[in-house]
Amino acid sequence: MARAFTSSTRFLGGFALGAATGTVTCLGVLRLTQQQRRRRSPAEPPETVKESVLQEYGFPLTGSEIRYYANHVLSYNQAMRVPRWVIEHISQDKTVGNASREHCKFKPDPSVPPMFTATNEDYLKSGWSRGHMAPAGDNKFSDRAMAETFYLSNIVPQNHENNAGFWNRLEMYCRELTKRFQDVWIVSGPLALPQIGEDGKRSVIYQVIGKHDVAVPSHLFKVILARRNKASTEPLAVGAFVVPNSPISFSHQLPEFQVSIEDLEKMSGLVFFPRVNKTKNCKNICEVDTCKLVDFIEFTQYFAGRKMKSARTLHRLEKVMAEVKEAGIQPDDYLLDLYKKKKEELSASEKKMLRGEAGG
DNA sequence: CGGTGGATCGTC
DNA sequence: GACGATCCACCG
Repeated sequence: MARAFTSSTRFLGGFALGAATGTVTCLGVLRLTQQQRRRRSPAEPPETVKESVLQEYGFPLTGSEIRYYANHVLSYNQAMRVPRWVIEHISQDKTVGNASREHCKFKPDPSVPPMFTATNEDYLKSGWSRGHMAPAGDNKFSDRAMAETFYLSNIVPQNHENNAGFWNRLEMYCRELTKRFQDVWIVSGPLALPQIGEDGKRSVIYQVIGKHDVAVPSHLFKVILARRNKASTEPLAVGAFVVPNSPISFSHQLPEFQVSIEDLEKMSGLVFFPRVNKTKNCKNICEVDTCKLVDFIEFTQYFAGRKMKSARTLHRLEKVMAEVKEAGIQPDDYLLDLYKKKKEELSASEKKMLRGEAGG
């Protein structure tokens, strides 16, 4: 017990010296304690732990190895049936193209062992939606890349209003960054953070859903790293954000959810972009860029436009327009023009239908 | 963009 | 009659 305590305090001490040298320090400590043990108990066999009988039948497997997909990479948490982290790289060309969600389906990741995978049934009628970590919309350039984001290894149980609202707007901001930065790297993932109970004690408690006990995160994180261009000597722009897994209204601004990378690393147990010197070669993304999400008017108008484009009936078209006005928003010229053109188109096709001709 | 759920139809 | 896949309508 005493030795274990010594060892662990030495480890923590070494870790505190800095993440960049953590691995080296850790190995140094290990070597030291083994030498100490040999000196103290010469009767013990001289093999290292690794060479000993302990490893004869193998060490436990975690399944947390790195998994590669067309445009994202992740580490999976077999106990929680959600990813630990998902990393992606986006650029302007990746966010445009014809790949569509329409023919995509959520499904278990074929590379995850069935006993550790989540299924659609776990999410259905659970009260939680299936939230992408690497978003589908970042992969318009490739059917395969988009389809792979629908593997449940890239999905966490997410509050639906959060997913469609604030988180969606955060993803849109990330795509918007590719207009001003050539390369953007994004790490996303779930967090189960301690909460203060009625007795004042801090505990990590999380709901599990479905027969596979998929863990519902209390928060989600996103780390953004943006590079102006490959040749630039400008510091990299970085930002880390922790967002509660619950509805977040338009009155909240993105910087309210910013945390230091170091704090997020402590919360998550992850070290982000380990090959970047975050203290020297980086600037806060909210100082270099806007960190401004689209507001209510932009958001409502943008999606009303998309709905109008996909409207199949006059009734639907009118309803979309009515919703915009009901929200107190004056439709801009683009939306009015879209409405007018769509109305003509649908009027014509509905008249045809009445005459018994084929629609179209 | 981000999602959900119901109706329908073929299959075993 | 239970199921899975597909299409369609809908919501924020």
